[in-house]
Amino acid sequence: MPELPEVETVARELRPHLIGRQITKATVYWPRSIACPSAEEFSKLVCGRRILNVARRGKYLLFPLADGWTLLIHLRMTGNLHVQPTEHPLNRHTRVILSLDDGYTLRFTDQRKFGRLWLTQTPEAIVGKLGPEPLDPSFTARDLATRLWGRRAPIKAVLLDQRCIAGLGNIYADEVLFAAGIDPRRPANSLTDTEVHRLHAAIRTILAEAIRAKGSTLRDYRPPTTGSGQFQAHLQVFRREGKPCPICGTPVQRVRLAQRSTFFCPHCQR
DNA sequence: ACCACAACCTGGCCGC
DNA sequence: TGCGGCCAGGTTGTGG
Repeated sequence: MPELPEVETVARELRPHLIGRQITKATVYWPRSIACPSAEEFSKLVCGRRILNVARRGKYLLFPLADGWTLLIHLRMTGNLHVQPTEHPLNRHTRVILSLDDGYTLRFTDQRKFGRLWLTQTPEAIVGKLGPEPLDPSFTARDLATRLWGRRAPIKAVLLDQRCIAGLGNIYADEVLFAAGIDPRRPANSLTDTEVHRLHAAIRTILAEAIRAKGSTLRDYRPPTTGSGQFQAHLQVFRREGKPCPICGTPVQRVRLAQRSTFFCPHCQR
């Protein structure tokens, strides 16, 4: 599922269930879901520690634990997290279960097994490479301009680069470029000042609206608990090839860019 | 610094 | 019904 709005939604929904809980047991069904340390070390180290907070940075979830440890989770394409009672039946794609001290469990499911968990004392080593949080007030249009400067790659490819800005993925990159009226194939360094300002505004507006709608729900695979997002109803171009542009009626076009399907209006996006 | 491509995985869908 | 090919909201590593 997850780009910034979806990960933010997961964090918000998990927070009240997890803050203050102690982890009593870890069960790893797919050891490679644990990126670091080994699955055995992970289980040993995570047990007995209390969850102090639930936070998000880019598309990462951060769970600061007692004693300076942090649990980090990246959902990648199909990862999901649910809080369920201990006796709740196992989902077929369950990869890791953390038992809590209140009779509930935090379950990580992941059909495609791309998602990863880390247990670390230095989370900055992982999330420190990320670009700025687009919704942070300190992220300005000037900041964006600096980051685009000197980059000749297509603007869409640069928006997907997490070191440039953290949190945009394929859906929201397309939607943001549509809202800003910018052709996704344009070299990033060819954007005018006005366009960078429009892009900056679009990034913030679209992400904020998507969070308000609790993100987008696109594929049918989506276990319950996490209330389904509603932003898919607001998508203007993403996966709408051939359908009329909501502004001018021109059929939405699809191209391959940075190895990803890219949707845009050839008339409104110049 | 950039691009293309493969790899990591599972499963749905489409056409034959 | 079966099979091959293509697609999927992400990231990393390789080689050119």
